[in-house]
Amino acid sequence: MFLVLSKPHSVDIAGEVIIAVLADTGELISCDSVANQTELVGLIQSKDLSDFRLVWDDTNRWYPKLLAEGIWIPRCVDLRLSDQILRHSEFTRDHYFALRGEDPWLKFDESEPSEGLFELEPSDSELDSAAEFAFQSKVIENSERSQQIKLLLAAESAGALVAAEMKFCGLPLRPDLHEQMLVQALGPRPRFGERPKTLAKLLSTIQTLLNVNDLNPDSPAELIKGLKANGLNVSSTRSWELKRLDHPVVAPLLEYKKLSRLMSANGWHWLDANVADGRFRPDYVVGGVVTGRWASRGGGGAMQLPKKVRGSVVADSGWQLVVADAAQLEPRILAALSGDSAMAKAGKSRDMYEGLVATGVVESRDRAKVAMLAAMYGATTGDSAKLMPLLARAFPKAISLVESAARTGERGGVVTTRLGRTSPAPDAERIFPEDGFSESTDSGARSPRTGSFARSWGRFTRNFVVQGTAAEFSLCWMALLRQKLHELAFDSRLENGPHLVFFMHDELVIHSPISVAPKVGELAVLAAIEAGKLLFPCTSVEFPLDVSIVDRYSDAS
DNA sequence: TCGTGTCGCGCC
DNA sequence: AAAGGGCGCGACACGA
Repeated sequence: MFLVLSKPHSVDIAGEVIIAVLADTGELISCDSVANQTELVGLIQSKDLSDFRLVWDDTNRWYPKLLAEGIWIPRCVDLRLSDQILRHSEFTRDHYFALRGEDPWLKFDESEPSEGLFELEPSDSELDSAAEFAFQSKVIENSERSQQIKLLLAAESAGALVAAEMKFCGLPLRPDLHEQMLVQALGPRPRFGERPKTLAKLLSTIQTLLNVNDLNPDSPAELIKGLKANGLNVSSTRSWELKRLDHPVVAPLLEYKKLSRLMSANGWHWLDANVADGRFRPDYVVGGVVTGRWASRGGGGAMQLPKKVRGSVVADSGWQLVVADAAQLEPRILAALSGDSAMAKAGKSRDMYEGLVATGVVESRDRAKVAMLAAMYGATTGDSAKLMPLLARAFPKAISLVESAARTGERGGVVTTRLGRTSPAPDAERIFPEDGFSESTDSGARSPRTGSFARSWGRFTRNFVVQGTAAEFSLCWMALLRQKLHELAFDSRLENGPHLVFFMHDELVIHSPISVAPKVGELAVLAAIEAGKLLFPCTSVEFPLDVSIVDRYSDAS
């Protein structure tokens, strides 16, 4: 048994019913009774079931096959992703372990079933989805924060659908344009094992300037040695450190490193391996980062598609790319999370950093940005750290939220996002090392001295609440936009209407027929507003988008 | 020759 | 402009 159909119900946060987001217990339709794929297609596509939520063990195992059949799933519960959240969340983990018997996930096999869509004989690795769904529902019902958890699981599961759909549709990428860019930057494609012309030239310049014949700049150790032999004292070969040197070799060296990076990360090999039929199809890993952000696997790093490569990302003829970016998402999340009205007010400005300047806390946009990053990441040195007292005075609630998250982490505690994703517990022995860092005092309390591991863990928990809640916002945003796009192109197959093709933390790209592209942009804005209301029903913080409608990704502002 | 660890860099 | 958080990856370095 692997499929269960269950009615959706509404979630009620702060007295406001927003949208139907997660299945309640109720009528379950077992798909065991469905004999074959055709029958399932009929079942899912029939009008009555379009409002239902599909419950399955693992979206990755089933959805790609359904998509290939032209089937779109309105919503689902991904039991695997839900389990990961429930067993760690502060809101649910006590009930989870109290109610959980034998762990059914220990023997669960994530690999895609080989034979068709159905296997008449469930194997040992199959999960009893109905039983697991019942278990999870019970854990959720027992939670005092069931509304948040339900929303989180719905959003995470919707993310799984989006990820599968984005891989299925692929990001349009023109290999001819990409090669053209490579040739322009590096020279013609070299034979295997050889350096392209531009790199070879730069290499010999570098070797001449440093007076070393066989220096390989790709080796940090060799490079440091070569620089030191020329009286250039560096402790690393990071480009920002090299920039500080006053020597003719710096310019060609930095150029070499830049191009060498382009070649190895997004060169011809990357193109061959990751782009087929004019589409880049990375694997997204939903919940792949502890904070709840997505990660990517293989595919040459989908979550870091360099600016330079975006010139090759071009909409199909008759289509456009709608690029939507949540402006200053993390500072806005912090403002909403902490209920800091002064910071919310600064966020009334379309550009929140300019808004901070307008309040008079800092004198320039750059300073505002650096100060916010310092607050969210935990800067301890440099100019950015000096801005902290200014911020703390202007935005006491926001700053005390991140400071308290940091202190919790330093003490070895865990922190939790808005919807309930909880940070992992640190290794207690590293927080409280036995070699004298923090000996017990007479009262038995820990010494106030904090070791470097504890401080760095504090920076992690400080960032966790903001980054993790921002990730929740993005999941809700995508989930809502996905529904709106479906309504816009109700009858067509996913790939024939406007569809999501790329996601990067706070930015979404939709491949859209030209005729509806402006409408898609509006829907993206609307979805972001609704996502803000879902997470923070009572906040005055706004979540505006920068939307560009372009042919080429690199033309987006 | 393999796996593992570190560096450096790209993205947010 | 600063070097604070999160990732994945390729290349190199090193030990088995």
